[in-house]
Amino acid sequence: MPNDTKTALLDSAERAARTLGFNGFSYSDLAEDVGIRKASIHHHFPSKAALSIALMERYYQSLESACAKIDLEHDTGSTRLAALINTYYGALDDGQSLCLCVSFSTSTESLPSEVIDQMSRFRSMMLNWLSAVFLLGKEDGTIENVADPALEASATLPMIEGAQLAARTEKNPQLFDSAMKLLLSRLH
Amino acid sequence: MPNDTKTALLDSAERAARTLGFNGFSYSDLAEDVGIRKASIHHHFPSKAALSIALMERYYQSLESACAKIDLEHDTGSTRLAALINTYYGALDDGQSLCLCVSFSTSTESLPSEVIDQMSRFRSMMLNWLSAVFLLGKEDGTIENVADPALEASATLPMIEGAQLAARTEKNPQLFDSAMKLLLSRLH
DNA sequence: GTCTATAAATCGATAGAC
DNA sequence: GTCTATCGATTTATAGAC
Repeated sequence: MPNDTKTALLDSAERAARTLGFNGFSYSDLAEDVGIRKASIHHHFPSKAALSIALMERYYQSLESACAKIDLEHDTGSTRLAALINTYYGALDDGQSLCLCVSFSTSTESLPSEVIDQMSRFRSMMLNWLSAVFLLGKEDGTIENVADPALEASATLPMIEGAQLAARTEKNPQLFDSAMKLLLSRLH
Repeated sequence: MPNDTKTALLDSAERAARTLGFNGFSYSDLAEDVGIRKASIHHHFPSKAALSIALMERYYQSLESACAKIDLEHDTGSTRLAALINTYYGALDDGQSLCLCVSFSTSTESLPSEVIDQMSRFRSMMLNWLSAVFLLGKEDGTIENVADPALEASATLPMIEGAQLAARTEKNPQLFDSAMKLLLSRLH
């Protein structure tokens, strides 16, 4: 690791962004958390816009890896879908945190257009992955009542994201569980 | 009555909050929009926290009325559900705006706890209304495949909210439509 | 009720020493 | 790479005249 400080800044910023939103933390907060002075942050990330791009880039790759890992560890449609839902449940962190994409969605006006594009690509990737999972579940019979896998994906991703947002608002992960119950009841 | 300054401030603040988020507008912006000086706003709303409470209070009543109006104008489960989806589609304003509750969900850290409680009550009201609609649709046969109305409601509200958020992020109302397609295909 | 004027704090960002 | 010091802009909020 040639630059440990940079990684520490990304970690701190991601944690802050996912719990408080992109406008909910400052360079001052990061500095205190990481243990350097705030002016020093500009050496690693010249602007907060540059930091947001780096955060989203890393997050994209992280979720892409997570989906690939799910594919390796599970070989049915239902178990893969359940694993993804579990990933989002974990990201909730007991009702305090959001997926970075959902969190950034709430501050679009403060983000550079490049990040908006990154978020669009992120959601496309997730939709493609979900479509493949629903298709597999339809073919292997582990997901009930799948007519159109792409339509299922288009409905499922916003539901997961919306449920996460609602659960975080009330700091109650139970809200996420209730929202997932109907979908989970279709898995075998 | 529409020339009332307090109402004009609420209108301006609601528009700004739903497009830019609660932290996306300032008293300075409101002042310019309404045509008074920013210090004068404090006479109507002593703090931004007080303004947020008034906004959410008005929004709760507005949606409660909208649901009651839907009940009056439509008498089947499917037409009532379609009318609510249409209401949220309209609130999207071509991909630029959000339901106030979703918008506020994205700035929870900046809001007084009273507003968090108001949002909780708002979502409870919507869940109750949706449950009743799914129950009616199950009984009158206009919504396909309803096993548990409360579970359907718990999944549907976050889906609508999440779809609105995604569509606003990419400024593309088509994303909202795609997310609703599966649910709409169950209506008769 | 609205105004001018200003306080007090915080923000992202820059310059330049070491 | 990190530091001190500071800038300029913006924020919510207050005091007091009219």
